[in-house]
Amino acid sequence: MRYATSIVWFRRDLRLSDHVALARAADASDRIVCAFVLDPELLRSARVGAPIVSFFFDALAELRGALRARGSDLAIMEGDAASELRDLAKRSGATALYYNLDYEPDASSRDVRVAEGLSVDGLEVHSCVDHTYYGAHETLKADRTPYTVFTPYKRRWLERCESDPRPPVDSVSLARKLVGAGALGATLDVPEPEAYGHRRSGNFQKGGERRAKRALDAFFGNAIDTYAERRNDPAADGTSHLSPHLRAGTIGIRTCVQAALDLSRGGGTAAGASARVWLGELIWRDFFHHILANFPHVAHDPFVAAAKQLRYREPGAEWDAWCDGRTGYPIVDAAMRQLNTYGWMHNRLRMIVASFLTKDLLLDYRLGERYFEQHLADGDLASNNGGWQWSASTGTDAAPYFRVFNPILQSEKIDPDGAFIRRMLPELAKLGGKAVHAPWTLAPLEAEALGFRLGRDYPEPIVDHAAARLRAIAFFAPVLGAR
DNA sequence: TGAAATGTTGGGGCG
DNA sequence: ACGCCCCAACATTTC
Repeated sequence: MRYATSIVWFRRDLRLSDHVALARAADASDRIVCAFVLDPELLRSARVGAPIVSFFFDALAELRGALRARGSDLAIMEGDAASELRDLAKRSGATALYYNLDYEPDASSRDVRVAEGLSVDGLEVHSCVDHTYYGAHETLKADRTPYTVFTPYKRRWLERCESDPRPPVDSVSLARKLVGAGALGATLDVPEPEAYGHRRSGNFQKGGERRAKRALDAFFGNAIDTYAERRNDPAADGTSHLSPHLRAGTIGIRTCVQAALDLSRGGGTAAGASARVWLGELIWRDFFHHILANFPHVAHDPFVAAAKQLRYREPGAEWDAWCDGRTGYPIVDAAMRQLNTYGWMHNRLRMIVASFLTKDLLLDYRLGERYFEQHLADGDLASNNGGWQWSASTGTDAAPYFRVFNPILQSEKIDPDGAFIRRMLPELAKLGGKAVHAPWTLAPLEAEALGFRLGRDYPEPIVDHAAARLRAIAFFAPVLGAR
């Protein structure tokens, strides 16, 4: 099938390189119209926050700039996607629409409405697998049902990668088919986050395709050598910082996977081992998208049906303390301070604060999930929900309910000299030795010498972990125990 | 990608 | 030399 003009509808794929819908549209069409539709309802909803919106608008602005540099433009509209795209199709004479699949339930139902609306007008609609390496319905067990356990899923994924690799697609050179800027009609400016009630901060990671490429190059040029051994050290922070880029689509997953595969074939080197560990994280991402697409109920309910019976405690002062980083457990508070300040949190710390919320405080994991969506630049429904349900022991292949992180031991393990805690919590900077992990253990004489008083300079712990652990096990056992 | 409780082993101090 | 005890170190079980 050939089309004179096709629309490429950008969503969470704000880039020109390694863009499947763009490459396929260009193959089949003489001219390409690039479009984006702002959804004010989503932008004002509790499902996003300032870090994500800022990052996304950075990326949108750069995408527009890149298209303008090629003599074209991005048609930015606002409102209902179905009607806006129908209007654009009429204006531009397009007879086909291309977009990349989005597995979030709200997005899929919107896309169905868009496809129905456009087909009434005679347009052909093509959806492409792009956001994940393999489509969420492509990796199935021998009996054609979806995997629900990560390890066999990963094995199958890696096997498939040998026979059916998906190298990055060439979408940039085909971009010369882009229509001239004049052909698009009216288009909006890229908004500021403030237009939707979000305040931008200089501490947030900035979006855009060039920054994504630089982040990938920096990671593979340096941190990857020690990633396997240092990835759990929040002070060193040897992680890739690509997650917000993968979330907004300022880098393609195939580009990332190929970089990891190329290096992992480097045999027994430290970098090769690191590349394989990092690839495992990308496979976790595919896995959680696969879970969301095949079991969409996880978006609002536990994966494990029995867990619906859990009666979580009501959020109150302890919930507020968790959000603000005032729990009295330094590693938890330092992590939350990092999240609230930078719109990002080290992955290892996410597990610690999630265990604390769901096990020590017995609060609903969905509260934490929502908070992360609002405060993380990479808050992505599939991965975020997967991570929370893993921690809360309600998910597929989740941590067993009796696995309760000890925030002090975790702190001593991942931040042995307290460098991260001291950086994020200056009020504890002067505490020496092990007390930085547990300020209430500081000897009274020493505390006095330092001028440090618990309850004044730093909160007392809001729960006793040993007691909270026993309470958590008793809470979960009747529902999730021996089934 | 947990932590605590309980069990086992073996080296060394000591009478 | 021997048996006993202590306990660190490691392994296994349990939540």
